[in-house]
Order: sequence, then C-alpha cells, then structure tokens
Amino acid sequence: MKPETLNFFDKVYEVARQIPYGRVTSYGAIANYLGAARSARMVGYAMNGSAGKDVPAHRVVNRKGLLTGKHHFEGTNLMQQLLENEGVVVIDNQIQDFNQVFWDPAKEL
DNA sequence: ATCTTGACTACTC
DNA sequence: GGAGTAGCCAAGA
Repeated sequence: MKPETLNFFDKVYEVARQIPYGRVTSYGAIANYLGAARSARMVGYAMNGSAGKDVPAHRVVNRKGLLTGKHHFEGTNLMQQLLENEGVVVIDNQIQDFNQVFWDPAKEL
C-alpha cells in the first residue's frame, strides 16, 4: 500500500477523526477538504467501513445537518443520543444551530 | 472492463 | 416551498 495512494476511505477516516468534540461536519465538507468535492457520497460510503475504527461517524451528517445515516447505526436513535451527549442539540434527526456547531476541516483544520 | 449502488448535493418543477 | 430528477465519484461484483 503506497503512502500517496492512501485509500479514499482512510483519508475520510483521518479527517472525521479530527472532528472536535461537540462539533459536526458534512460529507461534502470532508470531501472538499480531500479534494474530491463531488465525492460526498463516497464520504458517507466510507463511513460505512468506519465501524470498529476511532471514527466518530455520528459527527458526520449531510449538509442540512440531518442525521441521514442514523439507520446505519445500531439503534435508530443512537446517533442522535451521541450528538446530544456532546452538547449538540438534535431534534427529530435534525441538528439545531447547525451553522454554529458546524466544523469545516478546510477552514479550521 | 461494464454496471450497480450509495450515510450526497444542487438544480428544477 | 416541498418533492422529484439528475449529476458526480469511487468501490464492489
């Protein structure tokens, strides 16, 4: 495995892992940071393999702050519970004050 | 190599 | 303004 040929997934994992506590980001933001702005779907897809890793996938949501991927978690409300536990207000799978808790890796990293 | 799929996003109606 | 359609890219079969 070549260093410069790091899998897209691995890059996503590294970025997602650096998401600060109590913050969230969007798939598109991560994809943009990786240089693949149009691969937002891939980011989410990558999260699919984040299970068992230190990747806080629950901090990654779509650009609307909606917990679209909550179904991929164990429980249906686990993702929301985790976010709320970090201080993020989530109501009905929708992150409140998304703009405030939003964390852009391309700008803050 | 071709086709399908997917935790997305943006544009249109 | 809610819902539908299309475009995108990368990975797996």
